[in-house]
Amino acid sequence: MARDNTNIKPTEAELTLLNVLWKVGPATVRQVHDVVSKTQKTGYTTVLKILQIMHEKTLVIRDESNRAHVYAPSNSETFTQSSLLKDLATKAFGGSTSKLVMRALDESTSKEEIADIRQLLNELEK
Amino acid sequence: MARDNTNIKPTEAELTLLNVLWKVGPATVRQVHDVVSKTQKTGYTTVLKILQIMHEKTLVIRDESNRAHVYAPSNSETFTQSSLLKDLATKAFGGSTSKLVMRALDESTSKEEIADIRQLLNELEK
DNA sequence: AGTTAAATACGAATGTAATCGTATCTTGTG
DNA sequence: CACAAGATACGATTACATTCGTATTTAACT
Repeated sequence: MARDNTNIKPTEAELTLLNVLWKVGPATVRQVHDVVSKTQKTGYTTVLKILQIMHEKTLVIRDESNRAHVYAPSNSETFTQSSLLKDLATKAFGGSTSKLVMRALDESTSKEEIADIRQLLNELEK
Repeated sequence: MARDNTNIKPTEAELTLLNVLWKVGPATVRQVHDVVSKTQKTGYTTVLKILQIMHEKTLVIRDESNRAHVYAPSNSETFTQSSLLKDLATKAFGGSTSKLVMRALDESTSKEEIADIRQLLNELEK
């Protein structure tokens, strides 16, 4: 039996690198490091190591056909976001997604955001 | 200057214990352990130790006037939920709460939940 | 083929979270 | 007042995440 890799929760450092890969697409260690080093003081080999660990966990796939391996996320950003939300709903909202949603909304929510959410609710009801 | 304790993110084990305290109210180590041991195989001294650490971090307050100390959450469930959501929005949704909300909603959302959310949106717009 | 630049692989060190065994303390009760 | 039950305190261990230095490998270019 193959291991089920679709439910692994990325750690914080892993999520940082996934965000880069989702944004820029498949990338080498150097490319990923260039991006993250703009906002963090993270060493090159640290990024390399974390990507290697993510590969072991199958959080990313990698293309080894060139000398510089090219990494890409195994799961979409959307899928991962949903997983993280489900996890948080379970751990902090008694499993209730609607409670989570209602807690997320407050006076800081703009009119435009409210309109967007309303539209989504309309579509969901169809 | 007093340390700002309001923005500390509880760990997973800590959140489990906070959930008990929010549900049953101020409680002793034994009471908390009785609850968590129904669903987990966690030792008594483990619960004790974590509550002690939470007290150091000021995630909980404790009443030491009796032999069995009584622990209570420092922050409300609502406040903590909001903090956790804000953290997740930052790390996985580019800081956008509305994106988070829209991702949380899907075909599994019931009619009743949709109605509840609509009502909240109406109130927010006032 | 040798040199070198740049990549990966490896392993150790550090930090934090979680677990629990054992020691110590407290207090009600015989 | 001694003692037993049950509580806290403490320290060690384990597990996992993070970091990075150093060794090794690769391949392009003289």
